[in-house]
Order: sequence, then C-alpha cells, then structure tokens
Amino acid sequence: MTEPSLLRIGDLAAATGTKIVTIRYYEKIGLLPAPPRTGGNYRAYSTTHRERLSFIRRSRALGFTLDEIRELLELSADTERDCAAVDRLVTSHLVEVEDKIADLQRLASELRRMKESCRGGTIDDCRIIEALSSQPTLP
Amino acid sequence: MTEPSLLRIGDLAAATGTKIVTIRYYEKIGLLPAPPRTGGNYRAYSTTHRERLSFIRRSRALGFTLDEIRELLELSADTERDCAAVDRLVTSHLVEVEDKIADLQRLASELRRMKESCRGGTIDDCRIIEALSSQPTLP
DNA sequence: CTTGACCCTATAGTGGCTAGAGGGTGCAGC
DNA sequence: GCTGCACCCTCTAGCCACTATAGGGTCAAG
Ligand SMILES: [Zn+2]
Ligand SMILES: [Zn+2]
Ligand SMILES: [Zn+2]
Ligand SMILES: [Zn+2]
Repeated sequence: MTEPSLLRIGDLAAATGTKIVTIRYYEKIGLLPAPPRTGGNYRAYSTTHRERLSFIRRSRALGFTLDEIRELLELSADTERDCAAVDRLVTSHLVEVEDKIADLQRLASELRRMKESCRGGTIDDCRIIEALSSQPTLP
Repeated sequence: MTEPSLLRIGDLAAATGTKIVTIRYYEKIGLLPAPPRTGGNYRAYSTTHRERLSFIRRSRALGFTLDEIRELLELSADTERDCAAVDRLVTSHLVEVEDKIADLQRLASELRRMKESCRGGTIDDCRIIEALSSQPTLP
C-alpha cells in the first residue's frame, strides 16, 4: 500500500544522473511523458517516470539514438511479443558502432603516419602541412 | 604566363568532392574567402581557392573540426615558423580520436555481451530489455 | 525564344543537448 | 511577517557541420 513517492525534477535528475534541462527536453520531444503538476506548477514524477528515464539513460550510454530508444521503449511495453525485433535493433546498432570504430581507426593510423613523417623545422618544410596540402583525399 | 582558369562553384565542387551548399557555407563562416563575382553574379574561383578548399576537405576527412582547420590554415601560411604547433595540433586531435575509439569499443563489447545474453522468447523474458531496464548505468 | 542546366539568396531544419533571461514557489530562520 | 535562498517555471537562442527548400536569376544551345 505504499504509494510511490513523488519526485521533483531535481530529485529525478539526481536519481538518474540526468541534467534538469535534458529531462525537460525529453518531455518536449515526447520521449518522457509529461507528469502531473503540483499546486505551484512543479513537475511531480512517480517511480514509473524514474524507471523510464533510467531506461533511456542506459540506452543513451550505449550510444542508441533517441529514435532507437523510442523503438526500444515501444517494444519493451509489448511484453508478449517475440523479442527478435529487439535483437535486430541491437544488432544493427552494434554494426553502426563497429563501422564507426573502423572509420576512426583509419583516421588514427593516417594521423599517426603523418605525425611520424614530421621531422621538425619550419612550417615550410613540414611534412604534415605538405600532406594536407597535396595528398589525395582519403577514399 | 598561363592565367589560372576561373571555376564556377559547380566546377569547384566537382574538383574537390564538396557539395555546393557546403562551399557557400564555408564562405559564410569565413573559412573560404569570398571570391570575385562575374557579371551575372556567379562566384568565380581561382586555383588558390581550389587549393584551400582541398586542404579543408582533406583535413575534414581526417576528422579535424572546422576550428582546428582554421588554425591549421593559419599555421600553414606562416611558412618561417617552427612546425611544433602543427605537431601539437595533430597530436591532440589524435588523442581525441583514440579516446573516441576506446569509448566506442566499450560500447561495442557491452552490446555484444547483451546480444549474447538473449536466448529468444517473448519481450517479457528478453535479457536485453532486462539489462536496459535494471542494470546500473555504465561508469 | 524557349528549354534546361546552372547559379543566386534567404530561411529553416537536423540531433542532442546547453545557456541564459526573467520570473515564480516553498521553506527555514529571524 | 518578512527575507533569503534553493529550487522551479517558460521561452528563446546557440552549438556543430551541414542539408533542404522556396523562389527566383543567368546563360548557352537548339
Ligand atoms: Zn544506432
Ligand atoms: Zn612538421
Ligand atoms: Zn580534433
Ligand atoms: Zn531477447
């Protein structure tokens, strides 16, 4: 019979490691439902809100976009459904992340190559500047 | 004595693999100098512009921000100066890239772990949803 | 003299927030 | 009561690096 305690936005922010403005932003874009208000027009959140926001933040920490999170939230509410759709979403996000890693590794090795080519001296002789000035664009 | 040929914005775009709107954007933010205009008010670029834009695009392909590129461009014009500043810029950018790679690798391995934990079935039993709903946020 | 490829400006939108102005609320201490 | 303070409210604008759209003008070929 313990009623879930009501949280003010600052409490919810502290409980989930989210900034207050970010919480209001999530409400504005319809990711977090607008909570009831107190007499003084303060937002009054319940534990349901807290759970949903935690879900969002954990998903964000894994790099999901807000749209992907919207989908995950919808799926998670559809409890009887097969979870293959969740797997697909996670898999395709993982592929994105792996692609991004591969991109960045190409950049990093090119940057290291450039760095090693520099033997000091004036800008005029700098191999880094030379590379940026005349090498072909990366494929 | 061969005068450098004048390029219209579409030619410059084709020559550097840049979109026309992006070229105008670079001009607007002062990264690429505004070229003279023809009678019909078309931008008329010279090879100097083409070289500068190529430099910008190659630097972008290496992940430098436009502000970093602004600095690189300033440095590259200061031909007698010691190139240590260039090295510092490249090194700090490389560190950024490496940090980003490390971040993404953490995400990827967490995503793979979650994916493996899913044994199929309904959403209600899905370990992925469970992990997003109740695991502690990543550190 | 019309077609069509090309060019121009200006404005607004993307994602995921962040910053600031200008004000209201609620509670403790005096 | 009254003041100070932490907290809350809305609204607008800004960040990065573009991208998209509307509503026009230019120019050479057929
Ligand atoms: Zn994704
Ligand atoms: Zn050097
Ligand atoms: Zn950088
Ligand atoms: Zn599952």
